Amino acid sequence: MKVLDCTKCDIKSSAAKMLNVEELKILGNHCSEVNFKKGEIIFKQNALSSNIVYLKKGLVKIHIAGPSAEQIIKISKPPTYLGIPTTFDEKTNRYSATALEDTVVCFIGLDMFKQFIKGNPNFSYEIIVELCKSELDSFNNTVNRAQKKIPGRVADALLFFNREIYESKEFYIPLSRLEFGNFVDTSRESVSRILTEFHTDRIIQLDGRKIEILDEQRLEAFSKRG
DNA sequence: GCATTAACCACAG
DNA sequence: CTGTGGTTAATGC
Repeated sequence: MKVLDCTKCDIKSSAAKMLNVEELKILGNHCSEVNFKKGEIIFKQNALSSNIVYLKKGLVKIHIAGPSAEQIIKISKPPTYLGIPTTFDEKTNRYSATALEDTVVCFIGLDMFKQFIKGNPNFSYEIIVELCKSELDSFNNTVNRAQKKIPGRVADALLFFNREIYESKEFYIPLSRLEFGNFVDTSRESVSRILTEFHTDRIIQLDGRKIEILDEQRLEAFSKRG
């Protein structure tokens, strides 16, 4: 296995920035970098999990196979950890992660990661900050998913891609209509309908998966109104 | 009762 | 895989 030099990594997590050179060398010795092509599974629900997974480049969906359908919990962009809640105290993964674009990931040895948590308060602090943000997002998502109607949820998703992921009014949805439905808790048909509605109302320009947001205010209105 | 919302089904690109 | 149309069930006014 190629030994990684984490001291030279310029895509460090905010936690890894708190490590000194010695610690970064240790990290490199317990870490392997892996490339995934679009569509490849990075780790799978119910499989044994023995690594912390750090997303370095690309885009990933976190999803769970529910009783009746697949549900996309969230879409993560780098830099972020993917497998903390599923790895720390659980033997198996409680969710899957799949690459939506060509993606680069670091698998980090769990034992060593725990040592950093216990030994370096600044490192731990940054990890906690990330976990807190993630939990807050999750709380908000729970409320939004339960209380907003479909147009509001679709608007939310479009604004999410616009602001959080691509930082551009123009982007390609990295999901099929079915996946989009799984992401906003609805059927692929409803997603299609709402998107074409937004298109005919000139709120967005729509061409397959290509989106251009024309009227952010009205999208925002749908999002707020629910 | 009537309108709205959204799911499910079927069929055509 | 995607878009559309018909049908149906639940909910609100």
